[in-house]
Amino acid sequence: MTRNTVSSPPPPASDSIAQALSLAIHEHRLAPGTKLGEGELAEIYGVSRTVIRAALQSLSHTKLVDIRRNKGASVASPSLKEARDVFEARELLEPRTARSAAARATASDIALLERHISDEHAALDASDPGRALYLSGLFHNEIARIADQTTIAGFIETLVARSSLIIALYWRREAALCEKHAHHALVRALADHDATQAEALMRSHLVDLHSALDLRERNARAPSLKAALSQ
Amino acid sequence: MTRNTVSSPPPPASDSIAQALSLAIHEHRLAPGTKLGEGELAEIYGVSRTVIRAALQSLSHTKLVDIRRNKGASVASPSLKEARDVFEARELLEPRTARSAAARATASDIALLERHISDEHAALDASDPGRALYLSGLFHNEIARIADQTTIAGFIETLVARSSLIIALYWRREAALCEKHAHHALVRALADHDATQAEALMRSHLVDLHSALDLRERNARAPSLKAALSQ
DNA sequence: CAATCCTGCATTGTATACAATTATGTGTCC
DNA sequence: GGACACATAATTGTATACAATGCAGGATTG
Repeated sequence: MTRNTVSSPPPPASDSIAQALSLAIHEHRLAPGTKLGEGELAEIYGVSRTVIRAALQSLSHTKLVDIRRNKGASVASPSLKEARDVFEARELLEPRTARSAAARATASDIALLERHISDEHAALDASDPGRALYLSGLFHNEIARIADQTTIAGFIETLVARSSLIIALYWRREAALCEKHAHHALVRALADHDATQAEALMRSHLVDLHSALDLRERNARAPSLKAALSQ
Repeated sequence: MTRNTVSSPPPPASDSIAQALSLAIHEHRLAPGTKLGEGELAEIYGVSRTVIRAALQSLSHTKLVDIRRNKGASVASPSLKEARDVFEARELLEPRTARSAAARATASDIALLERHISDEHAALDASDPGRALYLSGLFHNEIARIADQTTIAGFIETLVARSSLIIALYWRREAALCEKHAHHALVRALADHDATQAEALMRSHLVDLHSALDLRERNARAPSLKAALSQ
């Protein structure tokens, strides 16, 4: 039985708080660079700084939060290079994972994926793009889980989370509804156990996503300004 | 300059302690399943449990240490499935990374890799197989670093570390000097910028390593016994 | 004699207190 | 008026104190 995310009787453990913060970052309620003061968070969640520190350290291990000694924690703000790194990693891992998933997907897996898609569309209709993005990430995580490679699935989970930050920073408005049916087509390939097709679709889906970002070098004249402002 | 592992004037930060423990696990001085009591470690390193807890949590994120609520921390003891997962991940990531590294390796990179190899041989001659294993891991990490994909390099680092635990648990004595010249051949391919060859050599090297492990199912009759004893 | 419950000890989880570092705001000097 | 220096406040890092949980040993009872 999975423990519920935030229960009231026992004060929230550090894991719950980390998850809550992670969700807020996923949904773009916490923007990159936002300062995460320990005392402030301790008051919000009604726990001591000890617990907050554990949660923040946990998030820093997944690169969602940036901790600098004596300077505190803030929501991470991936550089251009980091952004490219993350997407290169995704393009290496996820197509292969989709291939494995196609061989193993069961009917209930497919049903769950379709539910994610419809939830995502519902969130979009409700003008909650943050939540839609989060659900879109869940979709990718779910495929990794289906592939039954726990280690790689864990990697993908952190990559998806970091992608959320990257999208917050580098998304181009011009790039429109990119993945309207990309996920649908992927699910169909998985349902058909068409491994090659699933791999190809995942690859092109990620390439689409990648190209919807503006990862060109900029501010060559004042490279330190942006870094200074972002904190 | 890398900060030394345990310095006296400033009390060792949690990172230093995590690194020291990680090294001890790498070198098989700490066996899988070993209990890591907070008080004991606090006394050893002359710091409070606060710092120890941070170090242990850090190690638990890389799966080197297993923390169970109210039960404390122990050196992780990967299951057969985890072991297979880790090596599947390595076989997916590292060949591609070696390919990238071949395109980028500089003369100083090659020199550093060769130094690692000779250090490794020196450790073997000094009958210090634990250190040799650690240096062998450094070799793999170094290649990932050369490829200049920080994210993937980070993944590989954790995979290499976990491999050390897996080797401690599942190494077959029969499997003899597996990689005597595997690393040498790999370095040569990198020096020649022969990407295809580097990728192939890395792949076969990992397959060799994988097949030198005994990852067959066992104890089908009493599956819980081993788990019970390992803690 | 075996199984069970109870008690005491050891260890971990959390909160608080203190120390160290950084950030801020004010006053002075040029 | 601007820049530097110092004092003060706020925040983080570490240690310690207390609470809660788990473990072990022994007594009790059937």
